[in-house]
Amino acid sequence: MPELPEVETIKLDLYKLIVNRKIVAVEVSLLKQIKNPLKYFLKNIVGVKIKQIKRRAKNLFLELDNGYFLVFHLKMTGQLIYRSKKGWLAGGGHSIRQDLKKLPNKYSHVIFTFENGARLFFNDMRQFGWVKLVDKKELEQMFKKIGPEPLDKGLTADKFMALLVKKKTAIKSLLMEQDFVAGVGNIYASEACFCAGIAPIRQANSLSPSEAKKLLLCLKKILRLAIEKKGTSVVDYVDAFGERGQMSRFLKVYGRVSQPCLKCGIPLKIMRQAQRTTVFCSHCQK
DNA sequence: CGGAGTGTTAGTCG
DNA sequence: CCGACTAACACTCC
Repeated sequence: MPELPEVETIKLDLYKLIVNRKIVAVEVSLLKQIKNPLKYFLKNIVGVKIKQIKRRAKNLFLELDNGYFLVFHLKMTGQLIYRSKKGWLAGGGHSIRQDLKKLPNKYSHVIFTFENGARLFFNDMRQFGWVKLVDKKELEQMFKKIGPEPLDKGLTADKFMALLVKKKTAIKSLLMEQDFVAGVGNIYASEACFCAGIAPIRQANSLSPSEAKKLLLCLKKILRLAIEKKGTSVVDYVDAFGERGQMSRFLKVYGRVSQPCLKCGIPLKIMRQAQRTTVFCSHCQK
């Protein structure tokens, strides 16, 4: 599930709950989900306080007060769920089946316990996600080749156009490349192309300056809306406050194949691009 | 039951 | 450079 807006939502939800909390215990039940030697991982986390929680692209990371950083990538099905000592929940990630709301469950691979008795569960059904403890240098290294944050004011239409002209790749695939722009995945790349009236297979360098500008504005608008709506819930995702990400109501193409285009009414089409599904309108997107 | 498809991304091959 | 394809994995849907 998580693209930029979903990771941002998790960050905002967790922010007031875990900043200034001290981690007093860590349990790891699936070693491959941590990308460090276990000893090193534990030694530098247990007994340490969380100073900040931040996001870069789809990475969520905790800044610890010993100078290290704990980086999470949720990939397809990762979740970060906070449970207070009294039992209420926060956080989110991939949809939670009713019977898996019990925590820990069979997908709880790493569990952090705080000094106030609350716990943070890193769950991942498909096990593609990971968590890695890094120092500042390694953190910079990890993020060095990631492209600009799409919501950064510094990413202007001129800069976006300058990036586009260097690329012949299909525009929709390009939007999903993390070293081009950060945090955009299949849902929001599809939506941005529809919003801008641009066919997903158009070569990036074939976009006119006005098309590029429109595409960037669309992307920013959609991402901001998605954050406001607390992300997209593809299945019956319920976040842990018992609230649902509302963004799926606002999607115009993703998941709507064969349904009428909301601009012109003809049925939306589907195609495969780079092994990913793209839904689009053959009439409105040129 | 089998096969295709799923929010990601690193990597290979031609 | 670029697109196609695979692999990592568990589960749902048809």
